[in-house]
Amino acid sequence: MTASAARADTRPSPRKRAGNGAARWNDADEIGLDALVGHAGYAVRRFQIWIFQDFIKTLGDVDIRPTQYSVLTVIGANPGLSQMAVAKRLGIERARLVHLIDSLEQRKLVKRIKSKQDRRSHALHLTGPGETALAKFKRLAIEHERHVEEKIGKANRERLLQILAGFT
Amino acid sequence: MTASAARADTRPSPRKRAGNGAARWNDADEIGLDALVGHAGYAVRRFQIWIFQDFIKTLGDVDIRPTQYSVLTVIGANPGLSQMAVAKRLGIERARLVHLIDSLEQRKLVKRIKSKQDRRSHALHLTGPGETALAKFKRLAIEHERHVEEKIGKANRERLLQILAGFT
DNA sequence: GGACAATTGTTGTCGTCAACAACAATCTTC
DNA sequence: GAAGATTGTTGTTGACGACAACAATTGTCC
Repeated sequence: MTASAARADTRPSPRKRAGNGAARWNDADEIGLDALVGHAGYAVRRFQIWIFQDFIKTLGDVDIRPTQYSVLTVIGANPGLSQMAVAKRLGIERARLVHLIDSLEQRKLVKRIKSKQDRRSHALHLTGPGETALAKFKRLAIEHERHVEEKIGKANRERLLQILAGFT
Repeated sequence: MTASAARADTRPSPRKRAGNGAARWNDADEIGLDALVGHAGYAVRRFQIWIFQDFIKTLGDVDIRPTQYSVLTVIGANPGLSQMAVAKRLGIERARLVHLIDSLEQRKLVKRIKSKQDRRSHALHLTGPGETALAKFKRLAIEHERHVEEKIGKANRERLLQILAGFT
């Protein structure tokens, strides 16, 4: 009859309210998720939101967001990369990367150097201040990673990284 | 060699390029991520993008996105909920939920019923077609979940759900 | 050597999504 | 009954992914 019966999924009927229009149980905790538990995507989405919010908060004083951090670390580890190469490596659209680099360049953390080999492309480098700033960002990022450990446990975090290693 | 190794920050110098402007190694695979591996947030973000894209593709014929699916399942399992309750349960802003319900209501999958108890709120219910449609969506969602299994392995998926159970 | 295709950076648009702020209608509380 | 909180709604902002188009440049093919 109900949709839940169709799939024979979770639990014995969603305990219908007597009056049909009634919405008396506003206790947000007792609301069943039905088929939603057991969906990896839902859990991953919620976790990703939590982890990004913690990252943004932990790096709030230096005003660096996760995507900016990823761009800086890649450039820091591989100086001279083109925008195209960075975009491909991080799975970012090159159109989007333009604005990201613009922002980081305005903050004097990154500089574009016109390549001699290929005059279409720009070689990306950290500035002097950019390198010292990145070092600080990394310390804060490690602090953030400790928060993750506290949230899901050290062993679980290790296992998680292992499971998802193929996506990096 | 584990992620903990990332703790030893910037240090061993990122093998600087000789010519400064040079961007010769456009081979996107050989670009190191440095501190990025070992960051749970990065792996989770990439995985979440992959999993959502597969969900959207798998449920492409019925034109249902992950957020819509989550709203439908919660309403289906808990008929009569208010928008506020659904928003709280799913971690969606109530402002955003308005448009989601608008869309689902236009598609005749959900209906708002003015509550007698609290005339501010609307009790949310699936329509008849909505229930049969949701049953189909769930079958497709299970197919999507099989794709996840094929991607990371059955055991890993189970472990993942277990690790992130606290976020549902 | 020259026409044609591909690549790089850039600009622009569109749609999704989270985060706020403000508002009218309605409930709750004192 | 007045003051404050809650619910649904509208609107704005900004980050983000997906596309499309374009100029400049490079690569390819005949």
